[in-house]
Order: sequence, then C-alpha cells, then structure tokens
Amino acid sequence: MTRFDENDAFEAAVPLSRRAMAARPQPYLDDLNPAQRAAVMALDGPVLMLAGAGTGKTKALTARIVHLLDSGKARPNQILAVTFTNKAAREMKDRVARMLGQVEGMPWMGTFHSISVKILRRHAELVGLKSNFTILDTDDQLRLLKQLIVAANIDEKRWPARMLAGLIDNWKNRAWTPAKVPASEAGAYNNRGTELYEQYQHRLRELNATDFGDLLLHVLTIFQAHPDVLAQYQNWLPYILVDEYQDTNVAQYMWLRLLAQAHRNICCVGDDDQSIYGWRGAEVGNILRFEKDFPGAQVIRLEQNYRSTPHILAAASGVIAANAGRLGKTLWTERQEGEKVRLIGHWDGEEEARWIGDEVEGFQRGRGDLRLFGLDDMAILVRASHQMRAFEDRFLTIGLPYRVIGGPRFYERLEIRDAMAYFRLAVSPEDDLAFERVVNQPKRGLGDKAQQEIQREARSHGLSLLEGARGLLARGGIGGKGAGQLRAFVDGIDRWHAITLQRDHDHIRLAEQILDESGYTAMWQADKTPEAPGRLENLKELVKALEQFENLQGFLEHVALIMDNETEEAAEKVTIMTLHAAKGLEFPVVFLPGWEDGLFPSQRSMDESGQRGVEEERRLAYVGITRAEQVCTISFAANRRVYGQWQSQLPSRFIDELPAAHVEVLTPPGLYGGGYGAAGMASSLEAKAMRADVYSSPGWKRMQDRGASRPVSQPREGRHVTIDLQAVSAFTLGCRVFHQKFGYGTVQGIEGDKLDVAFDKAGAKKVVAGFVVPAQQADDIPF
DNA sequence: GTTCCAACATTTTTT
DNA sequence: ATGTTGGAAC
Repeated sequence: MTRFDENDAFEAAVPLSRRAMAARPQPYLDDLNPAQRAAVMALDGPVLMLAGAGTGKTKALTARIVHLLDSGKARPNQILAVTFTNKAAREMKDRVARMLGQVEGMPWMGTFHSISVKILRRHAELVGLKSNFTILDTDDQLRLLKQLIVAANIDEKRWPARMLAGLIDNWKNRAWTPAKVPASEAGAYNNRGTELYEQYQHRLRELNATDFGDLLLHVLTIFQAHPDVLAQYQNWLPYILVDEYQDTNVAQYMWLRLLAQAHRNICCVGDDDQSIYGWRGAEVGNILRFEKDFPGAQVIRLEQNYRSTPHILAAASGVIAANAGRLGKTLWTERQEGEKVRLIGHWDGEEEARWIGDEVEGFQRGRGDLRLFGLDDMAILVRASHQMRAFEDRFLTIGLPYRVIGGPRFYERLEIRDAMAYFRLAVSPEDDLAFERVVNQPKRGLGDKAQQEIQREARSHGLSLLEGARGLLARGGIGGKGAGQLRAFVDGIDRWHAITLQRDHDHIRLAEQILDESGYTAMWQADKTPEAPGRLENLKELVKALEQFENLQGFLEHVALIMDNETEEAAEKVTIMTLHAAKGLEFPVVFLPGWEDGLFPSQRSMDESGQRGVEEERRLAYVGITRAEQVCTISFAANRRVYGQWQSQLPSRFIDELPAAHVEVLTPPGLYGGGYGAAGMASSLEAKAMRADVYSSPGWKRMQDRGASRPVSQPREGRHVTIDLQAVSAFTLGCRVFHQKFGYGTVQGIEGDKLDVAFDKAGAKKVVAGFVVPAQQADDIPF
C-alpha cells in the first residue's frame, strides 16, 4: 500500500509557486493524437472524454494529471482522481509515477471507497460513528441482517437475508438513507424493507461499523448536512478526474457533483458502450446527461483505436449499433492487415471446448501464415462462470496450462475469514461479529444454547460479547465442558490483545501464536478432507502477507478495502475468465464461446429487464469482441448440458447482428453436418429448416442414446418477438403462454410489463411480457 | 452439540 | 451436476 502523509492530504491549499510555470519540455504531450491532446489540454471547465475501447484513455487521463502538475495549475494534493477498482487506481499511480517519477504527494488518487474512508475517518462523529469504525464485508452484513430478520419474526426461508441485503444495497446505491426511501418502495421485502433498513443502520451505529455502501452514503450525508465541511473539500480538491464514468451509480454521481460544484473542473472519462454494471446500480444515464449537468462541458471523443484490426472493430461496431440511446462513436484504425472475425458452430459444448483447446495449441505452435502466439496472449471469455468448467476439464485432459480469473477470492475463503476474525478480536476485543464467527471455531462445545446465554448476559449489561462471556464465567452461568473451553478462549483473547498493545511487538509471530493457541491450525491438520491441506497452505500465505504491514491493525484495514489477491505466477498460461472480468484488458487472441440465446444474452437478464437487459448484454458482447487485438473467434453449440440437463440451443441473436462482410464462417468440423455453422446468419426460415435437419440427423439420434432429451419446442420467432407495452393486453390472467426456456405456463399476475407466470416445468417466475408469446403462437410453429 | 441428508438454487462482482 | 444450507436424527 502506498503510504501517504495524513497531514499532507488535509493540508490547506497553498498558493502556487511560480517556478512550475517556467517553460519546460513536455514530452508526455508528444505521443498523443489530436483528440487525446485536446482532452489533456482542456484544463478549464468540465470535460467529458468519450473514450472507445482501446483508444488510449488511461494514457490521456494520466497525461492530463501530469499536465495539471507540470503546468503549475495544481499541486499533487489538489487533484482528486477516482477509479472503481484498486487495480485501476494502481495502474494510474504506476503510470503517473513513470511519467513524473513520484506519486507520494497524490493522496487523493484511489477508489471511491478508499477516498470515502479517508474522509469519513475525519468526520465520523457527524454521522454518529467513532473514527476507528470497522468496515463490514458481505458476510458480516448477512449475519447481522439474519439476526434482525429473526428478531422481527420473519420467515427467513420465504424472505432470504440475501434479498434484503440486495435491497438495502440498491437503496444505498441510489443514495437513499432510511428516511429518504420513497413510499413507492414500501412494499419491498414483505412490507418490512424500510423498517428493517432502519434497524440495520441503527445496529451498525451501535457496532461502530459501516458496510461498503455506507462509506459513500455517510460522506454524502455529511456533505449535504454540513456545507462548511463540503466547502473545505471543494477548496482542497479543485481538480477532479473520474475513470469509468459510465459505471457510476447515483450515490457516486451525487458525491462527485457536490465536490465538483464549486470549481466545475471535472473531467470524466467513460464509454457508454461499455457500461456493463447496470445490475449493481450503475447508471448509464449519468454519462448520457453529462452535458446537461455541466453546461458548457466539452465533449471530446477518442475514436482512434490502437488495439484491434479493422475487421474486429467493424464486427464490434455492427453489434453495438443495434443499441438505442448511445452517445455514438465511430472507432477507426490505421491498421490494414488482419483476418475476419471467425464464427463457428459446434454440435455441443464439449466439442466446442475440444475445438478451442486444439486451436489454442495450434496458435501456440504457429498456425499457417499467422505468427506464433504465447499462451499468455490468449483468452477465453465466457458469459457465466459455470461455462469455465468445460474448458478446465478439457485443458486438464490435454495438459494445457490455464489460469482462471475470478474464482473465490483469497480473502473470501472460509479459513482466511476465520483467521481474520481471530486477528480482529486480538486488535479490538469488542468486535462482536468476529467473536460470534469464531467462538465455536474450532468446535469448543459452545453451541446455540451457550451462545444465546452469552448474548443475553452481554445485552443485559450493555457489554460486548467477550465481556458477556467473562461475566457468565464469573458467575458460573455456564457449566460442563463448555466452561473450560470458553475460559481458555477468553484468556487467549486477553493475552493476544495485551500483546497488540506492546510497542514493537512482532505481529507475525503474534499471528502464528493466535492460530496455534486457538487450536485453529490443529483443526485443519486433523481434518482429512481433500481440501484441508490447501486451507493450511492458505493460512501460511496469510501470515506471509502480514510481512508487508507494520501491525495487524494496518493489515486488517487494508484487507477490508482491498480484498483482492494478485498472485501472479510467471508460467505461461491461457486465461479463462468472464466477460465482466475482462473489461480493461486486451489479448491478441480471444475466444468467445457460448453465444447462444438464453446463455448470451442471458435469459435472466432478458426476463428481468427486457429490452434494457438485452442492451446491456449487447454492450457485453461489444466489450468481448473489442478485447481482441488480432484474432477473435465466436462460437456456439447446438446442444449444451445445463444443470445436468441437455438443452438444445439457438445461436445468439447477436450473431445475427454481426456484419457478414467482416465475418468468416468456419465449417463445423466433425461428423454432424447439420449445417449449424451458418445458422445464426441465416434467415429464420432457413434456420428452422436446419434445425429440423439437425433433429433428424444421426448425430442427434446418438445424443438421444446418450440420454439427451428431446428439446422443448423453441420457436425462433420467439427470439425476435418484441411486444410493446400496450400489447401486454394480449395477455390475460390465466392465459397460456410459451417461454423459450421454461416452456409452457399460465399467467398468474400482470404488473406493468411484467407477467407473473406459473410454468408447468420450472415453477413461478416473473418475466417481461416481450419475452413470452401466447401459447397458440408457439403452437403454430412446427416441430 | 454434531452429523448427516434432503431440498434448493444456479449471471455478471467491486468495494 | 454440484455445491450450499437448514432441519432432523443421532
């Protein structure tokens, strides 16, 4: 973690010296194109940099920072540079450092959350917190909510805590404090949503804790309620830069607007076509209305692409063109060479994995006239993480080294979270959530009963759980084997806590001591399940990670905000990851498998968000294609096993949108000459004929022999039926409908453009009317 | 208090 | 198919 001087960050703005104004060579401007240079030089007034994929936006952004400093306009601590991820923040820091040779003085470069924490620690008392508040992660949050749900006598089965957590998160993303949640949301979570939200916030305050949403929301509240504090920050930070602006949610937007109001010197960089986080509150609208929010804003488009071949750009543009309401950009490149985007259909998912494995090996050895590619140059980008498995299986079989990005993160693993809870207890023994997590981990014979006793004791005296336990032991309120174990646990915490208070204690040694004395290490050593050795390994790694910090406290703070795990192994490997994880990356060779309707675009996205959902999926397709520098291969399978069930698939509607002139359709290899290779590009009638062909093919018979079931009739027309809002009237209560994925069902309810449908096979689901057809329409289509 | 089995869900993910 | 979770049996 980059260390910075607290005082430096909060130092009042000092008039600039003249020395910086002196003429100096400005090499960082030299290798910019005209658009980039315009974005860098426009230092007065609001700027929106619309930067398409691969157009050098990070370069322009960092050059702008350097220019701000170099021209003497701003001192390093006067620039607020916000990103979404730690990775992006790190990259920006690195690049500024490379251009300038130092970043120590840039205390306000970081993620929305890390900057918010810095502000909130200073003004915590304004929102009823102490400045040493703890930051809860999703797990702690859920446990807290569960307690509230139980206390409120709600059936947790029908109203899961996850749902409430999601709801509260959504509200916080929209900057709604409990008091500001609009009446229209009153029905949420069985009519008790707002009430529980309020209780939750109350509990958090009692625990002197915040969740991630609070970090932003509290700062927002402070800014709104205390104009003097806001004015202070406005003066401190007259220059604002924002990366990935298309991903900001309403709370972040308000946060930014308040800070930018005074000086109006804000530069936002983003690409409306790459907004793929709508489902977690990102508002494309923020970028679309930038010019309205900041009148007189300059909009600068970066359109020259330095990454991909013309064919790849054309394919991506063709797909994204189908979206409505874009700001619009036309990517171009000076490059001439390059091959077309390749499209291939496969019989099933396994064949697809096999083929891609072969291709990867082919590229590695050098394929025809193409240059050799290393494994690091190749990536497989999937829509959903469960698609990764097929590739892992295949690559293991053929011994192809691969790396999966986006598995469960290190700090989210069970054993790491347990160990961290022990550390938390050692640092702050009053941390009740940590106490709860590990009192009985390893098993100490302290089950529900004993824990309830501790709770009661603590609550009745207004003490922490640890003190409650101590009190219970003192008055003999607990008996048997549990008592001795609890005594040892309490003593242990006291002992460890005492050590943390010593100056110059060895915190690494302490960590080892905690894990040993608590019996936690022993617990995993005794465990004979196959994953136990791995877990022990992880614990060792955790202790090693401590070396970079001065004490446990600093480490815990870091982990709460960072939560990532960048163990980069050197060996060459193919990368497998989701499309979401791939944003911001690039690879010479990209494979995009699984382009089948229902998988990509995802059925759920369409059912829940209708046309808006399809548009976001389409942006995801755009992100996918534009990751490729030289070779981009899109593929789909006619049959796929989904949750252990064979399903016949239709090529993605996005395949229909690919501009044929830039696509090379590869003949499907193998036995099954069903003609699926071009199905996605054929007219619907032809496609239907081809499907009929496939179902009568020997290949399909063979699949049936292997246990595949005959697919539900999936009318291709269904994919393109778009029923406008009035046409919801085509549906009545009780009418029969047909859905691509779930088959036949009966309409149970109608709300707006959503239908509540009881499907014969899949149970009750809510779907957008545009994505089901009246049953008789489906019956008309022969199969 | 612990272990085992049936029911259940199952896009995407950062902080 | 597979992993998680809650409740019943031990």
